[in-house]
Amino acid sequence: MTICKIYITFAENLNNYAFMKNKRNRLQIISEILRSTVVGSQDELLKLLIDKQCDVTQATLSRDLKLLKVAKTPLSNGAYKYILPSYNKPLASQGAYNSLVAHGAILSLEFSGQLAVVKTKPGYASAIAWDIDNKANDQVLGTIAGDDTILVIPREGVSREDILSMLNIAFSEKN
Amino acid sequence: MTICKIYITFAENLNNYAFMKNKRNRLQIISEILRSTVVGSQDELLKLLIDKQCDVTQATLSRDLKLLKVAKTPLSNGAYKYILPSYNKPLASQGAYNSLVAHGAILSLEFSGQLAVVKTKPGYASAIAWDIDNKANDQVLGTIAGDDTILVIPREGVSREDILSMLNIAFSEKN
DNA sequence: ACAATATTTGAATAAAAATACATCTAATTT
DNA sequence: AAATTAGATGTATTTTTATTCAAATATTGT
Repeated sequence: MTICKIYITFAENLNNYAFMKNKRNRLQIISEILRSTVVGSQDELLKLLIDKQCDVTQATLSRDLKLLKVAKTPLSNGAYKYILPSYNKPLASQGAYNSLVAHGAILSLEFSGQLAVVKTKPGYASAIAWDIDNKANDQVLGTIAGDDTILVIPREGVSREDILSMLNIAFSEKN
Repeated sequence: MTICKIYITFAENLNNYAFMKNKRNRLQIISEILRSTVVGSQDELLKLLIDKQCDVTQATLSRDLKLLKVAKTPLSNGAYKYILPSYNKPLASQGAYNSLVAHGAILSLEFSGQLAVVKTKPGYASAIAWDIDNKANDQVLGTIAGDDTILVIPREGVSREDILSMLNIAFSEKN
């Protein structure tokens, strides 16, 4: 089995929110917002979504957040923040990661039992492994990188789909 | 990054909950419970605390959880769970690896299936892996070390506790 | 010890989030 | 295409969580 890098492309132009009406796109938008903004309540998020022509109710939002496994966590300043499971890291590393993927540095991803093996272009393994480590702490216990191969050890209970979506290779609504 | 290893020191007499009435001890008990139990609501936690002779109200609990920065996150099974922030994960140190752990070289140990993954400070992995290989031949089939991660493959029939006591690292459940 | 100050707490309440239920819409089957 | 089924959503409501306010408790300074 070889998994290729077809998917990644669609993450690009998420700007044109007006055309996005269905659930999947709404979830994408929510992810985007939560990744870039401190949101402390569903009502707050609701307003942000409506600003983006995305009309929903708090009920739907509650369901969406549950689907996305978004956690609500207290901040040091006394406020609260919703946190996405895999995007609670700085955007910087994420950007770096994305560009690596975009350039085809990741060649393939295969699973064996509970383990995943990522093949990269020669020399890229440690760099990408580092990114995976930092970005996917929730899903991944750890990585071991050679020169062009990374062994990814998922945490218990983390599905293959979780790993895939973590890598932005596929966006899955089912989890 | 500093991992906090405070807990175990006064984890001794956590049995005697009756004598613990003040805030600090309550927070400690809450941490303990959340580390070892799936708790989905404050009322649930409230009952667990009352079971332990720790009488509080939901209001106090809400404040405590905010103080501890405990996040509420959805689980795959549709339920919810309170999660302590990662730096609350206990990492204890005694015995052979004391110095390494004390110096923070070993950052964490977690299991996934039959495998164990040890995280170390960058560069330490091979050194520590070599030690494990040599000292734990009975329990361990082999190790694979990256730069800051060691994959430990236990022999068949070797329990997690065996590995833990081998490493003299106190058991720490993934929250 | 006493007063002054700050912290902790519970009761009541407000605010926020989750869900039951009905309805609508999209997909699938026949 | 009509019927059936599954999925998505809104409204209303319940459940859960955060906070206000006042009282109690602890802490500090004199």
